[in-house]
Amino acid sequence: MSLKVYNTLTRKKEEFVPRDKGKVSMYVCGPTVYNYIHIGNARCYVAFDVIYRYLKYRGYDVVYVRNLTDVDDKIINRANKEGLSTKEIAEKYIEAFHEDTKNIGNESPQIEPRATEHINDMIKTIKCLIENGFAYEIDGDVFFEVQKFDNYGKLSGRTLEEMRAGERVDVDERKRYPMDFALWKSSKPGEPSWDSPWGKGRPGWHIECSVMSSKYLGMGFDIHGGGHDLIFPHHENEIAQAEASAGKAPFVKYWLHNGFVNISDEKMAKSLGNVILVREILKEYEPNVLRMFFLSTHYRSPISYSKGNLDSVAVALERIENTIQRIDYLLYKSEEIAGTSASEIEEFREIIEGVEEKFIDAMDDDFNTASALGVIFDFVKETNLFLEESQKNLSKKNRDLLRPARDKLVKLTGVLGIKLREKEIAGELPDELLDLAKNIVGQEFGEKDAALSALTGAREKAREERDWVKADLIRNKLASIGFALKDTPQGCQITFERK
RNA sequence: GGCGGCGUAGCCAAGUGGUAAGGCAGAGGUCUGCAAAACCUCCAUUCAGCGGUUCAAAUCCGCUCGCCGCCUCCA
Repeated sequence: MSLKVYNTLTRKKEEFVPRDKGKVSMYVCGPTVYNYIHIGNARCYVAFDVIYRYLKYRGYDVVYVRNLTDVDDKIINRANKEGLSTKEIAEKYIEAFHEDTKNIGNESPQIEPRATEHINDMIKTIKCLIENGFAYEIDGDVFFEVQKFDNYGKLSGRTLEEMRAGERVDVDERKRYPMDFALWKSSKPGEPSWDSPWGKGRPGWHIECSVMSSKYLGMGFDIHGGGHDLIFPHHENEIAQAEASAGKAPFVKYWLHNGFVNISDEKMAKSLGNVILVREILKEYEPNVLRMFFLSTHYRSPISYSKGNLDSVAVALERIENTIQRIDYLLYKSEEIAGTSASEIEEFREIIEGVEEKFIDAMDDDFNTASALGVIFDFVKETNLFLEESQKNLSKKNRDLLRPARDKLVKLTGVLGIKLREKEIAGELPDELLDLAKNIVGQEFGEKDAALSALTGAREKAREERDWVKADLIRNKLASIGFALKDTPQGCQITFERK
């Protein structure tokens, strides 16, 4: 059993063998910070967050690098529009980016290099490319000469002739070949610029990623990821720059690309103006819902955004949380009685022991989170069946299995970055409990726990006496301060959510 | 025009040679003073269509239809 990943470079699933045994180096193309991120961006960051988490779970020591593009035409435009400096724009949207990615439950990469802090490294690489005959300067601009690089097109699977066939843009007449791309751009007055051997200017977009990734991870690092649209020209150009300047290959072992988020069967893109911002979605849905929505489809396939799809995911997520909650409640509340038959105990024990292997099988197959979620839901179903049985016959043996079943669920969802809500009573209870208990039970309580017990006790008593008015009053009052009471065969189940 | 991908139930979706995972919705049931849940069971003889290869095809091959992406900044 081994991890297989789909490599865009070879168009095949390959066994994952890292450069250094036990260690993984990965680089993901981060945002150009000129706006808030949308859920298309978020899908990419969630996909690679899960890959990062899973690699760690599989025992690898992972170094995760994700860049911040903080110099670019779009940032300059935005700065003019908002009346801020480019630096201020970058800072503003870097902060927003960090907020958003944290809010959707992503871990931070270990290293987040910024383009503007690596200008000298880029200049050095560009100089090297000129010396090696892969680049040329014209009037303060430097271009990469694609015809000099034999393998140009190997990632996107097309030849130079094929690329030219569909030319849709006006080509800079000064370039030796239409596909040549900018390594260094001379700056206009008022634009951010740095001194260079070619005069004042700034780096082209592609050079930062090859320079910063190989600086922190070295040549031949393991995983380079990003959105599907970056295959050409961005990643194609990165390969050309890196391999031409280093004089060796490969630049990257495995190229991974995620599919797009579509809206009404059309891709979501800033250029199309149909974007939905992460911060907008999070006003309506909890982060887990967005995350599970992404994970319900394989990361390479396109995914269709709609509220209906998010809603059905939200219900599915509750299914897992309910199971956790039922286990907690049963373990917390119920006395042990009789016992479930030995065969059922044994059967469930085997299910618990086998679930993680199934989960790994799914995830090892190119991070198939959709399949992995299927494994988790199967397990939820089996656990629910065992819970039904345990509610009738809770023995020590049942208890001893419910705890690991719960742990397994939390662990496996955790690998996917889903943090299950703890809805059991926990933390600080509201002060209103004391007043409420005083009014209804007619007694002063020093402890809020005691006040809550008294209230629920009073309600139980009222129910026994068939005093429905009083019982409902207590339930409604408690509901108004955040407690949800559900009557179950085992008694009244209480959950509390702070308002 | 070139290159690549996709089409599985009402919806979302996994499955790339061995006889259709999972979720949502729907139907039935259990529980229940009420309420709100929750849980269980059922739900595709069939994988866009047509042909072919094979003992065996959603999976491989060919053709047809439909949709999408990349070739320009984009995750």
